[in-house]
Amino acid sequence: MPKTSRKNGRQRQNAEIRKPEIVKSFYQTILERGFEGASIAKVAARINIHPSLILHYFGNKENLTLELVDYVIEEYDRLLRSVELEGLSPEARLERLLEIIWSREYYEKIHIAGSFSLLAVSFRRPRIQEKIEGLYNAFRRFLAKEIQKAADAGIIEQQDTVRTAARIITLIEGARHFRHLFVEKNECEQYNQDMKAATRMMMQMQ
Amino acid sequence: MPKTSRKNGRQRQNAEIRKPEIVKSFYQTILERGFEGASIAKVAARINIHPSLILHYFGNKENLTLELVDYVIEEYDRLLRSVELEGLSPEARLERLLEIIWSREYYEKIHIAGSFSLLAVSFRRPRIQEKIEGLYNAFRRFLAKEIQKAADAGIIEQQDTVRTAARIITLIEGARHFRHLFVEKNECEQYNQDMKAATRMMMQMQ
DNA sequence: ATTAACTCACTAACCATTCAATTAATTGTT
DNA sequence: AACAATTAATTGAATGGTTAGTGAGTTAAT
Repeated sequence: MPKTSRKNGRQRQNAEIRKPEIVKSFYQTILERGFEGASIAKVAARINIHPSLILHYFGNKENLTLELVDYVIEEYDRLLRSVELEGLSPEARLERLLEIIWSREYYEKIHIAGSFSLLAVSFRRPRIQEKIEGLYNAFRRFLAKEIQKAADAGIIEQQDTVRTAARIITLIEGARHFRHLFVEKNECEQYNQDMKAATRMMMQMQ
Repeated sequence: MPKTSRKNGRQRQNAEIRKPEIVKSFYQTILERGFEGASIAKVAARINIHPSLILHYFGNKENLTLELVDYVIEEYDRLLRSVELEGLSPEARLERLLEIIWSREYYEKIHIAGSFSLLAVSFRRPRIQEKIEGLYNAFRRFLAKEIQKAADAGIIEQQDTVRTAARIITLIEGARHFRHLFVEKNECEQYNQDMKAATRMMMQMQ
């Protein structure tokens, strides 16, 4: 007989562990069934807890949704911060940035279906839209900073870095769309190279 | 007293009128409440009919969804066919194409939130994904044909037109995403001009 | 009289949310 | 080290509303 008698064989967790677990389950459920198809009951069943536990922690579904948006944004933020560019020459630094942005690993990180669901929701919920806008702004600032560095080093021409960053993000977001619908596995490397070349060209524009 | 006594003040329609009306109501309801949030009851209420009438015509919700996808695709197709380029010089023809693609009217035609919803759904439904792929393929062929015409006329270099078309569609789709989240109304014209310039540049690549 | 459009009443499953009960871990006291 | 008190995690049962779908009945047009 075990020291702790439990009903379902799972340990009792504290909020610090359980809350993120619920948020991640919500995300996974959205991937599988869509946003409005992700009910509290399904999110709970996925991690073998009682639906009431979710409401105990989050109060209602709206709060759970807002915490999910935060989670997705943090994941993306972590991804941006993990880009290691320090200590490289300006040329190598720019090259490395392009390599990362157009790598398979990068675009797979934030799953596209989940993004679509959240974007579709954001049209109806100003608070969510604001959060997503903040995410894109951070990305734009990050890119603009790198472009400025390359321009200062004379690798590319001086330009309106914010506008250039906006163009590049447009391409990146478009690629997330398009690649999944369109690009066969054997064409993927070719497509990524095309995108990289297009990005380079955009940096020379103005 | 009216000749036709009716309960709800609406005339009796035939299937030819009623079915598209239902599909359009479904689309509008998705815009407002998301895909899984668009129930048969809400779609019916929106046009003041009984929910059973929808099931009478479509049998079940899956069929209604498939007919919606067809409707969206037809709308997009109509949009492409409405592009009037005949009788123009090769230079003017290319210029006009760019103008249309990056016009406000064009990108507003197929509402983005509905597209997101459908794309998110397509990840979970192969039949819908196939239909959307068909739509993009038609667009790609259309663009490739125009690029070939311009190359034949010597306006742009000879190139792999299908790859170029893919790059341009990537940019267009990315712009649909990005513009809505990002571009303030006063920046919109500037952004569109940037996009047009980027498209032109992509046509010169190889 | 026939056909098609349309409504009504119903079902069983699912929805978010409520509040009270239970169970396990932690803390304080001896 | 033992025990009680407190706190937090978790479940259970019930709420009223919504869901897709069925099948039978009604109404209007031809």
